[in-house]
Amino acid sequence: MDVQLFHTFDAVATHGSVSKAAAALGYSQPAVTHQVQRLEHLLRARLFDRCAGGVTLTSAGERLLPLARTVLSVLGQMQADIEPDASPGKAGDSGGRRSPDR
Amino acid sequence: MDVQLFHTFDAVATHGSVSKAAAALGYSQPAVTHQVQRLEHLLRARLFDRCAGGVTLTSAGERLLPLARTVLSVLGQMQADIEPDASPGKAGDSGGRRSPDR
DNA sequence: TAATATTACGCTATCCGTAAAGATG
DNA sequence: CATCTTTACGGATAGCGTAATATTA
Repeated sequence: MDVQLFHTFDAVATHGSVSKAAAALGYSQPAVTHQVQRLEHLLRARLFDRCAGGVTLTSAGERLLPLARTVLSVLGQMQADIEPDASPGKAGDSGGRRSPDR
Repeated sequence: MDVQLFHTFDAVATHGSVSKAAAALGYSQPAVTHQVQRLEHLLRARLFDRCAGGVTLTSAGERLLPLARTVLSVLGQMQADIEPDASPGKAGDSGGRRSPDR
């Protein structure tokens, strides 16, 4: 289970639309659809009701949302707690090059 | 970033050994080594000190461990909160409109 | 020497993007 | 009819396992 699924789920829930979330995340619409389907399959629960003009959270989706955001929050805290040790001022590697942690 | 990396990190930290963790998780030793390296690269921090007879947590690893376990805990809670809706097998639907199984 | 961790290499599976189809107001 | 979501398909990337190498008590 990739954490990106939670990012995508959060974006879709926030925007109420797959296409808007895709644009915001920099993914194509089908990629977002697949990620949502993948998460739904992993949790064995339908998270959105598909409507023509967008999507709406199901009750399971509404229960999931705060938990997903908690996970994302802890992940951000993780980066903050680790980084001080990661760069102790030594001339280690890249001087400014930062690869996306995905 | 797959959450499996946190499971593996937790197992290696708990067992103090890559091979023990691999056996416990059902992975090969190289797979666990790669997962740890991947996590270290993603966080840009060394998490273990490699010794001949095993591995020991660095200070960064010690700081990461509780956060990783928090993530895993929330993930478990997630399953518990979702499952009641996934297969309720009940009749009295409380207002929720459920589209017919496609 | 024995046990442990790491690196090399090939294969499989997963995932994304483009293109086409279905559904709804 | 216009917009949005979903499915199909092809290519690229990532991850695991087996095998081989290095290091240390």
